[in-house]
Formats: sequence, structure tokens, C-alpha cells
Amino acid sequence: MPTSTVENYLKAILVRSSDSDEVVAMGVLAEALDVTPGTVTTMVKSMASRGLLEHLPREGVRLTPEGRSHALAVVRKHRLVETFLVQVLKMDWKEVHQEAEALEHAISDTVLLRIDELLGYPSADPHGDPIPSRKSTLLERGRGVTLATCDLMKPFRVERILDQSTPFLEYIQKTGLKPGAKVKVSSRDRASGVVRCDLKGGEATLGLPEAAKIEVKAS
Amino acid sequence: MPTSTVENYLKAILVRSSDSDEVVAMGVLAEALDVTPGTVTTMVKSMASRGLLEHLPREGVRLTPEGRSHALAVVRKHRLVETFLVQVLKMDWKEVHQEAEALEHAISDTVLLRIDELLGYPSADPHGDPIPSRKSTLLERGRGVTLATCDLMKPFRVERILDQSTPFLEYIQKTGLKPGAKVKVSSRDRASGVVRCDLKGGEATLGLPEAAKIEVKAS
DNA sequence: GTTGCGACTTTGAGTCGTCAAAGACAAAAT
DNA sequence: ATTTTGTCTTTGACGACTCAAAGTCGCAAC
Repeated sequence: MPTSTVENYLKAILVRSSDSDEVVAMGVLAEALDVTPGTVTTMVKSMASRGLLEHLPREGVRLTPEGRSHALAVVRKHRLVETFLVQVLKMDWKEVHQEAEALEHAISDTVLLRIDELLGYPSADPHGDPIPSRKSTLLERGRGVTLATCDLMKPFRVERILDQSTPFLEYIQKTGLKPGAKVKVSSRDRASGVVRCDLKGGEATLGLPEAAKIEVKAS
Repeated sequence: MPTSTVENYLKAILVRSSDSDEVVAMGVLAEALDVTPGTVTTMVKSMASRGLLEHLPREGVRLTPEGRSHALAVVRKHRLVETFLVQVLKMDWKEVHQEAEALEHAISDTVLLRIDELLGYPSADPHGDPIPSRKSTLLERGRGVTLATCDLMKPFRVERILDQSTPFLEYIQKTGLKPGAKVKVSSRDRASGVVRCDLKGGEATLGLPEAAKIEVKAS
């Protein structure tokens, strides 16, 4: 029974390593978890000694199968809880990430199952992030087409939002670029870094890095 | 933002002191929280320095208004969560105490409000324990009539179960003595310590201390 | 009154997660 | 080759929570 701190380390590593054998750098973790590098080193060593990950000194960290499966369980909890908060408790999708951050460490498997059942075994959360199944051994990465890479003037549908920060989600909400929305990129200018797109109810303008956080699918 | 340990201390003190000026002994807390007496002394001193309670050395402990209001909020969370787990997630009422024990420290006020709303502002949890309102400043104590004290051969209704331990609740469930059930005490023998009662669907026998954990109301 | 006993407190120590600051290292720049 | 730079590790320390064991207190019984 890992502590919630350990769970957060596991989750941070998992979502930053698509390939199972990709190494996550210590600095990346320090940044993600908002602790000092020294803290990460200490923590990682203790997790390594518990068999949750491999520590390659001065290189980074890689989950073991055990660590990976634990991390997946945490991500699953997080995303199911988010979905639950939005669908059942009618909460604002912009807030639920925060809430789920706390709840994911407190919810038992029993409760999680009930929630999953109640929701009808959803496959994605309100941001479009896939919910790992109970058995899955790897996390699907959103490496698809985004508003920063898709063809111009062709119809797409928003699949997934790759950034959970409240300000970004607020902007998404304002423009209507939520998962499911139909969208067409009308112009994209590398030089100015501006992406303009049309969607039902108006137009939206955003920077290239931001556009890259909106995954779309041909529709 | 007290830690969940502090919240557990607060809760333990609250539910053990009906009168606001009643003192709870250190030993009682050590027992309740399953820690050594020394730990309680240390913890209590630190909570006293934060203004959550008064420590009367070698006597016990008394909540300050601030500590009390915090403790009430925790109890409110606990009981609302229990109710939610039973009514919405259809969980077994025997299990929910455990679950709520963890969840009560992780749920935000926002989520709690939604739950309260969804449930229609219930006034008691599945065990019959009253749910403190958002503003209440004292915890209603179950000092009513119980199967150990009520009149014989008169009709009563089970109001509240004063013990949340799974084995006890299992027995309650088996006999059907759940809150709401109609019951009549057919015999009570001080000497043998046996209480026998009739209810729809059969008879139930229990010891005096156990009978005292079932609060009833004339019906 | 002294004694004994049970309840409470103190002390010394350990774990967990954290930081600041100093040290070590590797890869890039010169 | 040497220096620089940036990343990573080590070290010493601290706060929160805990225990075991030794010490202290108050009171009831003798």
C-alpha cells in the first residue's frame, strides 16, 4: 500500500513515458511534482528499493511492471473519478481535475467498481483522455493529429484536450473547443505562430503550442 | 488545513463529548485512535497550541469552538459520504463506514455540497446517525431510549445504530434490526443479560450491552 | 500518612517526505 | 585538454507522527 506521495510519483512517471522502456529524467519529475531535485533522488531510490522502478543514476527512471501496473491503476482512478464528478455530480469539467487529484488516493477498488458500473464503463474522461481498463498494461498516448498538425479546411472533431490546467480549460470552454466539437482549421501561420479555426458558433484563435494540445480526428 | 490525523483526533473527541464542556480522557483517545498514550499527549499538546482544543494535564481534553466546528465538518462529511455510498452507489451499509473513513479527508466542500444536494439534504445517515447541518455547533447525541431501556411489549421503531463495527452491523442485518424496522421487546433479563425481541420476520436475541447500541422510538 | 496502582507525561528514537546547500559528474564549448 | 554549464546526488536538517520505556502524579486503600 504505497502512500499517496508514491502514487503521485508513479503517475508522473507513467504519463511521461509512452514507451515502456523510455527513461524519465529526474529534473522532469522534480518539475512535475514541484519538489527539489534532491527530493526526487531520495524518493526514487526508496521506490527503486521497493521494486516499483529502476533508477539509472544520472539518467533517469523507468517503471518496473509492478510500478507500471500500480501507476495505471492510479490513472484509471483519476479519470474515472473525473468522469463521475462531471456526469453524476454535474460538476464543472474545469474543476474536476483538482478534485480527482485528492480523491484518487482515497477511493477503494470497491467504490471504483461501482462508479465504473454506474457510468457504464466509459472509455474516456471529460477531457477525452482514455481510461485504462482494469487489466491494461500500457497507457494510450495521445500522439495523434492536433490542431497544430492537421490539414487545413478539412472537417475534424475534437478528440482530447492534452492540458488540464484551469486557465486553458476555461479558454477551451469559452471557444467551445470541447471534446466532440466539430472544427476546421482555416489558417495556420508558422511565422506568427497563430492558428485560426472555425467551429459552430464562431471562430477561435490560438497559439501553436496551444493548438498542439488539442487532439482531433477526421470527421 | 489540518492533516487527516488531526481531523481524526478532532472527530474522536467530538463524538465522545456530548456536553461542550465535558472533558475526554487521554486514555479514551488512545484507545479510540489506536495509538499509545504518549502519542496522544504529544499530539494533543500540538493541537492545543494551534487553538483546536484545551489540554487539562492529567485530566483530559476539551474542544475549543474552532476545534468543535472543524470536528463537526468532518463528521458531516463522513455521514454524508456514507449516505451517498449507500443511496447512489448502492453499496452495502455494512462496508461504508470504512470507506467514508478515508473519503472524509479527501472530499472538498464543493463536492460535498453536490452530494448533499443530490441526496436531497438528508438528516441522517444509513445507521441513523444525524448529519450535522452546515452551521450546527453541536452534535446531537443518541441519548434516547434503546432496546436495553425501553418498555416491554410496546411497539418501537429502530432509530439509530450506535456501533459501526462490521460484525455488529452484520448481526443487525441478519436479524433485520435496521433503522426503520418495527420491534417489540418481549423479555429482558438483567441477571442473564439477555434481551429478546420480536420483529417482522422473526425474533432476535442479544446481550444487554448490544441492546444498548440500538436506539428506538415509540411507534 | 504511607503505599500501590493506574493514568498520564516525558524522553529518546525512528520513519516519511521534504528542503537548502554543497559536491560530483558528463557533455558541450572553448 | 581544459573549462563551463547544467543536471544529478549527497548531506544535514526539520516537521509531522509514531513507539517503547522510564518517570511522575493523584487517589483510593490500607
